[in-house]
Amino acid sequence: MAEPLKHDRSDRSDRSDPFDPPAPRPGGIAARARATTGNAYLEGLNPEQLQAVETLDGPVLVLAGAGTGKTRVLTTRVAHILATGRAFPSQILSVTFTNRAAREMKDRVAAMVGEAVEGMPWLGTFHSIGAKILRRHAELVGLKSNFTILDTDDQIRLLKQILSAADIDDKRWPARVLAGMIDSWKNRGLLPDKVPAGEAASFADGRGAGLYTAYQERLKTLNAVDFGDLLLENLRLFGKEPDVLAQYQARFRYMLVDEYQDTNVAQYLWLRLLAQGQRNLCCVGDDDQSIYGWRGAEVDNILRFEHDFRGAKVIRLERNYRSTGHILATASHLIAHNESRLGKTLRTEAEQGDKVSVTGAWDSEEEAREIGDEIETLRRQGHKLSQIAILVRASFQMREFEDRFVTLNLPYRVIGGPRFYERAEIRDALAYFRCIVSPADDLAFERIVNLPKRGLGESTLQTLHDYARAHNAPLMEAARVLSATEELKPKPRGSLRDLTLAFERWRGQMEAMPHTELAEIVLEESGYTDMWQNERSADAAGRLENLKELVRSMEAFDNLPGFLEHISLVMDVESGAGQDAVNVMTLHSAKGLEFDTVFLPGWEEGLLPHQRSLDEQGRAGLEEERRLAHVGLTRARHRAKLYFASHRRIHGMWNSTVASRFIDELPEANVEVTEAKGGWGQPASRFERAEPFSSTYGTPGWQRGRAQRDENGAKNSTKNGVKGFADKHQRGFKGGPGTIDGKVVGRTSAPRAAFVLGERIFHTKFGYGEVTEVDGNKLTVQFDKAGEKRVIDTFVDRV
DNA sequence: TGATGCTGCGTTTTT
DNA sequence: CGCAGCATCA
Repeated sequence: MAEPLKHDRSDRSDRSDPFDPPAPRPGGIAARARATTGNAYLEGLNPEQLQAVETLDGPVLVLAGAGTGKTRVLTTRVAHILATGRAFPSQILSVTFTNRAAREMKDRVAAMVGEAVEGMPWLGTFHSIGAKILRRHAELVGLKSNFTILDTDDQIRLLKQILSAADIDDKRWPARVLAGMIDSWKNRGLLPDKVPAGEAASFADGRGAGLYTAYQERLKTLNAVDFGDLLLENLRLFGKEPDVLAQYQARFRYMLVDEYQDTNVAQYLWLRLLAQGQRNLCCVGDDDQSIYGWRGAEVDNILRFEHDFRGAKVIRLERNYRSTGHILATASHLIAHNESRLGKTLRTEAEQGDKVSVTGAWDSEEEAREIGDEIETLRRQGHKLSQIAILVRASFQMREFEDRFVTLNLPYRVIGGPRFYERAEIRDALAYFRCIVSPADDLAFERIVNLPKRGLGESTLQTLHDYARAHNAPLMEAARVLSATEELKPKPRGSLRDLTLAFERWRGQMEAMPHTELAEIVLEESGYTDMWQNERSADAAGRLENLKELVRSMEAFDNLPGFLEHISLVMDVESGAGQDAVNVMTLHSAKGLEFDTVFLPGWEEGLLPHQRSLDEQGRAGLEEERRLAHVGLTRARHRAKLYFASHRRIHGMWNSTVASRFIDELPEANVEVTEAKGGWGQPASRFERAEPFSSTYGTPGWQRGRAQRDENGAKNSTKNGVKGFADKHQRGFKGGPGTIDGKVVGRTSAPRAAFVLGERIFHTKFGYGEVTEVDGNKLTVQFDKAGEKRVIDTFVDRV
């Protein structure tokens, strides 16, 4: 994944924005810090930060708002512990969620205390540390220390096998759904026997828990774990082996946790067990940035910290060093609408800067055009594109921007797309390597046994499975034995023999040659690279390139097993030459990043807040969406620009949309409502600059929109779903050529007479045309100018 | 065994 | 609308 971005308040000296003065550094305090301790690394910390660094004994919760220097606190705290000799590097447990965060922390600690971090073996992600502990004690939980870590793909394939073995219709009860349930159980620290009866019953007529059990058993036979197990098995280990637990409790004199608001129950339990030893647990987080509730994060963990860890000290970091005044005030005012929060008041000493802008566009295309234009202007003024980001709620929004940027010839990069390791060719190659390192890795074997095609089909594989089951042997072994018998037809038999011999040969070469060389040989001799070379599809070349990249990335490791361990936990490869390009990503992937200019399109009801969140999570969902909006705003250093469109194409059809309620929740004093320059002429009267809010929100269109929104919101009605999106009362909003500004075309709720074929109509976006097909409320229209389009009948008028 | 057609679905994503 | 995943057919 490309990762040219800076986080938090990392080095600011290379900031590119020529118009911005350097951000203020907290001054004065440094002197005090020096006087107190004489430690250079404490210089420049503000009093709260200093307190967070120096409060070493007992549980500490650092509530660190966006841009308040939390990473700095965390790294300085480590440096402080080391510098004051309170612990050796190997006695500090420091956990993060992502590899990116772990890497950053490692780098920054290293920069502060020199190379001592080489010796910080317990700095890493929850999963990598869980894996490390588990490998040391694997036998105690029924594994061997070289267990394989399955990813989601393997997990699903395994569950499919289990479902079919249990004779359950994969159609009615999809494996991915079961995988999701098992994940959520594991997230909550639930072993199969602890799963609440109701939940277990909700899958396959009550067989959910049984399937979970079967899955766990199968994992043990395969000597494999999934991601959830890395923690769950730790919990099981600590539960049944108090000695082992005590050993780690004694070891970890200091524990640090980043992004505590994202921890799930299993992680919480894990931390709590380990912290019971020394009780020196420091959790850093921000409840206002909790945006992963849907994947098991428990905001409660942070909300209840003081209760769970008695005597905990809570320190608030509220001085923001990132954003200008208007941006910070806007974000704070918005998030203040949430009820479930600990409450912080962010402040800054930075200048007010530009107001946050809110721009209404006619439709999502105009929105993209407008943003494209503004970016070009910024570029002309000398701003770096890499300091500009477009943050969207859902990835389908990205497409319009990509289209636009391609026509403008504006370099952009999409962050967080399909990831390197998820590509089929990478997973195939890894499966080959896994088969070499772990001959018993059945999942890997199955993946590549007939790839490239070797004439080994369903029936051959079935024979292998039968033998394997009967002799309790891995598939590889079954293949070796059976290829020496008359059991199989000559052709598959020959292929299998060749394959097993090849694997034995490669395994033999493992010691003799560098693993990168072996990797190349394997991909070559197996016919795998040939397979892609012979394929003349458009992306074959890219896949071959990816394979080379994979081999190249192996150079950083000592051997094949080491590489595989890394890849199963990290699975991302540094790439992206870091050229100057606009960053396009989702709000979720923007967490932890910052940019000079942030564009936030799509602030519409149903999209942000997302309808689905509202339907499924009610008020909690709304609050999480609001936090998402807050995260978006707080990514901006100097310019935050919000947009909403009145029409958006969703699933190929144009829907009328209403501005997000979050726009109503912004403080007038810090926001400026502007008008899109595009040609569709939002009537100026509605977007008066002088009195933006009164005039904007006073129009009939707005009021109806709001009325309808309230109606929908009050009930959290599921039935409305995306239909709430298609606002039939928005007709006064249209502003295409030939309409009268601001004129409201009244409409009753009575169904209108159906359109008939051949009828002439007018559409606010596409102009005049003729109906060629009617399908309920959907019309196919041959437009005079725009060609054939499918539209909704409420957007067209008879002429 | 491979290609083609149909159905269903459509938010966010790490490890 | 566009795609992914599956089923069916040649």
